[in-house]
Amino acid sequence: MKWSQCHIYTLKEAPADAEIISHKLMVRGGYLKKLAPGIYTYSHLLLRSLKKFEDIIRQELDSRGCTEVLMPVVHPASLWEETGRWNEMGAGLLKFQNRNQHWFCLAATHEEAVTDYIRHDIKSYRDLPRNIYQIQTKYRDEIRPRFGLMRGREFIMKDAYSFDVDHAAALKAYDQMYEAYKAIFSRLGLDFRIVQADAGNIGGSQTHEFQVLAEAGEDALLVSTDSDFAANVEVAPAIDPDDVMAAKEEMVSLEKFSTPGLKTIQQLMDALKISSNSLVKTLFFSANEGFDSKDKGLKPFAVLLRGGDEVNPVKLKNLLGMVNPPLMLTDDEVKEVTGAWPGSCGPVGLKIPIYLDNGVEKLTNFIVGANEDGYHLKNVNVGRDFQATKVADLRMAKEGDKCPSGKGTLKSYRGIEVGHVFYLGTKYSQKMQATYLDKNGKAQFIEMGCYGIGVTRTLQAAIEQCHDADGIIWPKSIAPFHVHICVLDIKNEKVVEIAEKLERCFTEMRIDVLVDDRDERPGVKFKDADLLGMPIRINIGARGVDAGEIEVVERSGKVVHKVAPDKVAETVKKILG
RNA sequence: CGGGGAGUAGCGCAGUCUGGUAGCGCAUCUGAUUUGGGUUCAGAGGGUCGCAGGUUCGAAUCCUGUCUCCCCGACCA
Repeated sequence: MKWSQCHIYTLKEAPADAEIISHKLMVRGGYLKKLAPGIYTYSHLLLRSLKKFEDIIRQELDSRGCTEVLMPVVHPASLWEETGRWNEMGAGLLKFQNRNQHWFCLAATHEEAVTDYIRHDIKSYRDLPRNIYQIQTKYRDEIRPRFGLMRGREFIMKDAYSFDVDHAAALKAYDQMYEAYKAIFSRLGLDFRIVQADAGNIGGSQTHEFQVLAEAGEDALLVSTDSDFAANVEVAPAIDPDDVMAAKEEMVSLEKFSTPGLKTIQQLMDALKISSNSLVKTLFFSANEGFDSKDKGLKPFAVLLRGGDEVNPVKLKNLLGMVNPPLMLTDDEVKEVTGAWPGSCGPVGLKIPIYLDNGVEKLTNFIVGANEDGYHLKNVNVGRDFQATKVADLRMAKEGDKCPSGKGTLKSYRGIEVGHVFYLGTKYSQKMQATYLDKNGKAQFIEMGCYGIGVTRTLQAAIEQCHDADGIIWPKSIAPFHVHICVLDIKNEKVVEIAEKLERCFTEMRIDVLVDDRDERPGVKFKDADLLGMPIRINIGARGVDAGEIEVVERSGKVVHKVAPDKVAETVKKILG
């Protein structure tokens, strides 16, 4: 394809609203254009990458017996009311009314739609298993879209849903998709990790995330140095390194002391010359969403952590069996519950449930707020001075913690979540009455799993991982074009003739080729070629043609091969593998 | 929703404090020049300064209101 027909416009400067490198490069290369926050037009170049990625997905899924369909983007409210998610999903679901004042939403996901689709057809165990997928635009009304395609409101997703007769069969389907995803992301050539994760409000029990490693990633990961263990920090168990284990001391008597103006852990550490492990902080949350201090039905509770630890809201949520993580109380609400402002609060004398992080359990004679402004208590001990409602692992695991496998320690990474596999069980089939008759003629709920790949997000993750100072370096498998021909002397007939011959040759070989046929100086073309990032660049200019050699340049590492015109195709084929 | 920042030409920005005919770079168009890493020169076109009120002889600039965008947080299968 000729550049002049392709509607490609590059920018020297990145737009001011792009923050991370992949977003900047995509905008500079003209791959992406914003229409509204989180809503983008994908240019022809990006569309080519999208299609290639989609084809990789199709190949891997089709070969594993999955079936592609295409479901609606607009769903009636009644469908989502069946599972209760019309309300549960909150504002993330974009809702609107049609001309008859009937409510609809834009599909944020398709568990309901696909379950509705199959429940009318699947009647017998003989109809199972099934695995149905689609590649389609999703809409989620994200509170804050950011970083281009990393977190868009409108984006393309591959979502698959498995239907099986029982738990064992469903786990087999899960494992199969796990392997499929591994194959898909491996074919892209990306550095990724498969991590344990929280199931979130989609429900279900077993789940893994596929994370492309990148500093700009939104997720924090902990990966073992010496075992296969890898987890999203949201669910990683926190196990102290050996040297943190404090020796138990004899309990001594409780004592109140004055700490005027000392509110933060850091201030107390500095003023009292003690370590964070002598301090215990008390955080306050509400188990009710929309906590209102005037509402008598509120259920505030306290969480105790060592001074150096951070609370893990997902662990709290799971401990309490909540749908969403609990909300922190405001300062005013804390004052109302404890009688003191945050910074002077503690567990002694509180009449609300107290959840204790298991790190605190090891401590003796520690310091907490006295629930009286400007005072703290020292020599506080669990059991003697206050009772814990429950002891659990409620803190964030961190780098250096012991690996739960027992081997090695945890190292932290940032990741971009590009894929997610869930075992759902019968959560949706029960609510939507999706059943089949087993061999005994008895109705059973269908076991489900769901599996997503963020298609557009993956492309950006690839760029985030594959670029250099000059621009994008596309993995060969998803590059918009394999070859980028720079015609350096567009007015030289011999040069143009060779370029066109090569273009025809590549087209016959099914190698995608972009020909920069603009009347521009070589420097401009080189800069643009580096920016756009095709794996191979071919320079055809009068100088080379006269010398009987043409430059074939590998984008990655800028390796230059000088070859005779009739050897160019062969060389390219070799490089592409 | 809380905190911060910003709306001036397609893109990147200055001008606003201290009111006085709207500027620069890139891009675009014309003509020369140059021709293997974003040539150089000359010229041209393009903006109701986010929007609405107000103050003033006069507002991009001051006042009031409002909308939008970006960043951090909360949120997020």
